[in-house]
Amino acid sequence: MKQKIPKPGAAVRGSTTGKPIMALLDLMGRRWVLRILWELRGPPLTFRGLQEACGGVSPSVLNQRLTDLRDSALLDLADDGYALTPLGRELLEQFTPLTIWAERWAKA
Amino acid sequence: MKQKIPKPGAAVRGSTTGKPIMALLDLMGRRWVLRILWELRGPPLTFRGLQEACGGVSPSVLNQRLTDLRDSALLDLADDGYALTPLGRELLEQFTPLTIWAERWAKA
DNA sequence: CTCCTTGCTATGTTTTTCGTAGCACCCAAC
DNA sequence: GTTGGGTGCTACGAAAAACATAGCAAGGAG
Repeated sequence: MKQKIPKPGAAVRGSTTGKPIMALLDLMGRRWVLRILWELRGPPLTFRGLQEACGGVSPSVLNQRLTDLRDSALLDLADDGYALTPLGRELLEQFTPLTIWAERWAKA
Repeated sequence: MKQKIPKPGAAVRGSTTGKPIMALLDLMGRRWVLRILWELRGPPLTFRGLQEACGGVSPSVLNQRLTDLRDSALLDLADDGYALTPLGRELLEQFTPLTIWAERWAKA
């Protein structure tokens, strides 16, 4: 595991400024991160449930991403499965209008 | 180049539904895509200008991503450089609140 | 005990990304 | 006309990330 988890205040891939937005763009530019957040918009999911929701993503990558996201305080593992933290849910809400936008995009 | 460009209505990585949002999540989950959109929030940038703005990303990947984004009608190359299309600008606007969110995230 | 589900790890392979070098084109200066 | 600068972009080998598959360890139910 050579990949570092991007944190606001630290240098990330392609930026040494430490600006939070850069850390965020780095984190979200990793495969499955956006999708995972998206799939957790509803009720909590188990590891395998999440894996299935993401179309059978390999467990190694899934686990890596879950680690990333847990370290970033965006999700947590509770008794009933993985779920977004309040912070994570806030982030997801920023994306909700994307569904509507994507529909418009589909027409173009 | 074995990578397919995700299009709404077609199957993408991890989803066969053809739902636009899935194509969007696939596209944006690729390295540098979010960053490129972000760096083009201001005036148009040349290929090399964009490359520099992204912290020296390698030209091969940059070009691949530019192809992806042009095929997706999110940006275009004009006389004064690469710039977002109206559609791309719309998408970027969905992300603008992210800066504020990222600041809050940095504190947590 | 057996059976099933849980989260997750280990392994080897394939795909993506990377870094460097350099091509082809255009234009202005000399 | 050739040198020097810019442009967009490609080629190639090396490194890193993502992949598929198998399986482990723990817990709960019957």
